[in-house]
Amino acid sequence: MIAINTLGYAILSVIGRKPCTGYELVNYLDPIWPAKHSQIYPLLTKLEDKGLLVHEFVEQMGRPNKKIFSITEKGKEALENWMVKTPSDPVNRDEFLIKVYSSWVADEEKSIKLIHDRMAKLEESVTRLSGKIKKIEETQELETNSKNFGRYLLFHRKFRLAQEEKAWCQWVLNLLKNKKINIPLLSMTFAGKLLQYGIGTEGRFLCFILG
Amino acid sequence: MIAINTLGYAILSVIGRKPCTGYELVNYLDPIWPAKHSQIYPLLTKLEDKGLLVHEFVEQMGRPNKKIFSITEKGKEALENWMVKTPSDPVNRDEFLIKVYSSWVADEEKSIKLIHDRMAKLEESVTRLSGKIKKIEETQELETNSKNFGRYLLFHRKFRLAQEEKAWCQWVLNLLKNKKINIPLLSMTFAGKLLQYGIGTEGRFLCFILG
DNA sequence: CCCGACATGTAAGGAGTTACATGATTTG
DNA sequence: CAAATCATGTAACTCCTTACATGTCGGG
Repeated sequence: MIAINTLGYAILSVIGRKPCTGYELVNYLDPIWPAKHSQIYPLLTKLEDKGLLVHEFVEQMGRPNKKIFSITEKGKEALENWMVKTPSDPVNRDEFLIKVYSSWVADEEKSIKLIHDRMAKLEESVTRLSGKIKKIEETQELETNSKNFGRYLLFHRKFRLAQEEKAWCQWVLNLLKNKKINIPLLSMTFAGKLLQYGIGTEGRFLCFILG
Repeated sequence: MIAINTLGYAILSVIGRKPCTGYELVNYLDPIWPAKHSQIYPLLTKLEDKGLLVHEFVEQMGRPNKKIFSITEKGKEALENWMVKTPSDPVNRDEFLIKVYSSWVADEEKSIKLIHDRMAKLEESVTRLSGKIKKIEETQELETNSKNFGRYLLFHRKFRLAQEEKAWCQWVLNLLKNKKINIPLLSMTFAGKLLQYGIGTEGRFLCFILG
């Protein structure tokens, strides 16, 4: 009995929520454990061999045939057993961080562009996420034990973290442009706008409206 | 001329900031691109072969001899050229996310524990980071072009994101315990405390003091 | 007419982890 | 007396990405 890996559990979790094809898994896995199809297909076979999944073959016309995978009782048990173990530490790999760290090699203008571009991307993802959240809130049942609940929580999490990183970006831009809050007192988000209050370098009380 | 990978640039960046040994790199790389020594040592050799690094051999008594690596002009140029290219998208792999997503398999009690444990870890890292930030602010030169600046920015970023995730955890716990803010209006951090304001399920205005 | 969506797979290679190997010194 | 710190390296493995392979349909 060889142990299954994290991606395997991610697959069990997604399929357990709702049966789907390997093709669909690529998208569904994205918010929790991104993977390419070349990694997914062989693993599906392996999970089925272990009796954690089963598939139904669906012949289609005009488009390729497909396999719809569902979780088995055994699969559910495996997931449940894994679920209660302490998760291993997260690994975040982000080239952006290295580039921020490397700001000493480039001139200020380039650092500003780096942060600016990041902010633009975050802005995009904030918009996309708030749309998704609204959609879930409007159309789906959201009891704490529903199958949509976990998904909903994760979108919220991503949204909040993106907002917060945006605020950080703005803080960095202010530092780089020397409009500096020296003693930060209060940072808050109100109606989608980010606000920062504090005492500036020159001693005056400052407020930045961000985002 | 074979391209060097992201870890390679991370190494150049760290060594460029301050010459160091492979052993020290393991710790210094951690905030930007974590790697094990088994990956670092061979890459250092490769980077030196390419003329991007040089090392000075230091014989020691009572402890193993060491190699202190420094960046070369060529290395600095390589880093600078890479620095201005758009960074690739971040990859976050976090088992915790799969477990949150899987909350439908376990009972509520287990979900609460999952979030609780995460919060405790975040609390720890918030404390650790605020200590580090204070230390940098007290002892180091922090001009925007100094070599400490990027490092300082990243600690701030991590601190803010940890704080925000903590607040999210608290929001989830409130949902799970049915003390629910239905319409979130305002979330802010003040003097290290996290505050959430909004309209509760029962229509009353609520304020949660978190952290 | 090209591109993206749908749909499944394999092969090769690069990136990252775990384990093997060695050994003195300090700290609890 | 055990564990952590310092210090460097290799070998074997798993994980992940990129590329190869195939084919239909619909939209711009």
